[in-house]
Amino acid sequence: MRKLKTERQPEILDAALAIADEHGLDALTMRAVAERIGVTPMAIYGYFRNKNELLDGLVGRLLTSLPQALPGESWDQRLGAFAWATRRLARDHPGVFPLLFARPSVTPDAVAVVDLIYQALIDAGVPDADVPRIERLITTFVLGFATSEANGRFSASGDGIRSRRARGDFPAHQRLLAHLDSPADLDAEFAADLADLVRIIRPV
Amino acid sequence: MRKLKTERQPEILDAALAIADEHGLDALTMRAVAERIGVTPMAIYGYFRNKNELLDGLVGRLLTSLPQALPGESWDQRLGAFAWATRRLARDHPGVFPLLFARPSVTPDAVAVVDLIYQALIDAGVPDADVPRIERLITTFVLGFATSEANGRFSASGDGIRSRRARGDFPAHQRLLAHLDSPADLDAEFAADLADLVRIIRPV
DNA sequence: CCGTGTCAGTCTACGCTGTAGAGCAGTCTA
DNA sequence: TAGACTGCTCTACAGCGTAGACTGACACGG
Repeated sequence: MRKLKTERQPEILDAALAIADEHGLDALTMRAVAERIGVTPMAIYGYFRNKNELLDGLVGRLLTSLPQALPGESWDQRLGAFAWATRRLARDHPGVFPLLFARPSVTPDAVAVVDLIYQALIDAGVPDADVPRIERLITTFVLGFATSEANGRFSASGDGIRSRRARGDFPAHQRLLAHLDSPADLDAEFAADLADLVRIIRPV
Repeated sequence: MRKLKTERQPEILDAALAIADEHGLDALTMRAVAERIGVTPMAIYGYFRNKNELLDGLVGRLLTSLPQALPGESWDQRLGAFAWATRRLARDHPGVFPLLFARPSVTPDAVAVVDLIYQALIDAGVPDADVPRIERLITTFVLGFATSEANGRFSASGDGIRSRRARGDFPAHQRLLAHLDSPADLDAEFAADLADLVRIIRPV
């Protein structure tokens, strides 16, 4: 089988995504996917060359579910829409989302997303030569924030420290004790971060 | 064996890190680590409860190798030192580095790094209430940038597009063609990004 | 009507993984 | 000298991704 079949690819990806959402990335095995769609494991290899390519397909699927640009919107509205949609994606699929960081994809879907951001930056008046860098800066932050949230990097960290006896060694923590509860309102934090980033863009 | 032995832990982590650096994260198996230090695989379980905890130990090891603050430096020097050291870490250990995103750690080492950044932000005049958020913003970006680099998310993406016939569908790419070579000088880009971020901090 | 080709899916098996559980030689202490 | 403890080994198992051979259903040309 040189060429791959495509008809049931979406069905397979649906099953894979559901498994990862329900039981975590570790539970995403070829056998589990196969069982879910009612075939034997080897049947999947007619649609994806191996598990890695199935995972690639999965990130492609995530990317397509990002919104297209609506023509009437201003550049900062479009940028915001991308950012919030990305973050929602991470919350909906915390198991799979971190793969976006690991598997750079150059599928048309991925390029379309980048193009959307390029256009927003151009409309914002960013000089052409700076646009690709600023795009990388923004997507890196947005992806990083969403991934951190999905992986619990934010929620777990602050809590322990105040109870820890060793906090004498950490003077800045000591001083900031009042502000150290793990951030209850990540929505507000994300919004504030985006506002700060937009301030980078505006006057460039 | 309830309590874990500690004496050979560093030796084991050294071996694990070397394997990951030389042959990638996939090659980092208990058997490979064991063989490298000349024991059987099960001997490792006297030092780490399981592979996951060994990986946790590995990220702890990365964190300790970050530089401590030098007293004489200004806040932006300290911030820059952290950022560049983090990025160097990712370049030196591209296989392991992404684990920093996946495994939030609250070891004293991790807290020490955060404390260093807190202190720099305080010295920069950031209001106490904003310090934790800005710290998360900065580390998220720095970690994200370094991870992207380690995973090749930056280098692979730009190249194909100009040769792709479909670029008509991507007007912004079309317009930016001249600036779309995959960024040759990531050093300069990282420096520019840091400068932009510092501009967020300064007037807050 | 009969071969024959194509194709989707199955079956079996292999090497590799993490790790549980039992055992074993050497050293320290009573 | 007996016994406990310690650091390690040995064996074994279930589960993983996947190669290779196979099967049964359908379509089609003679």
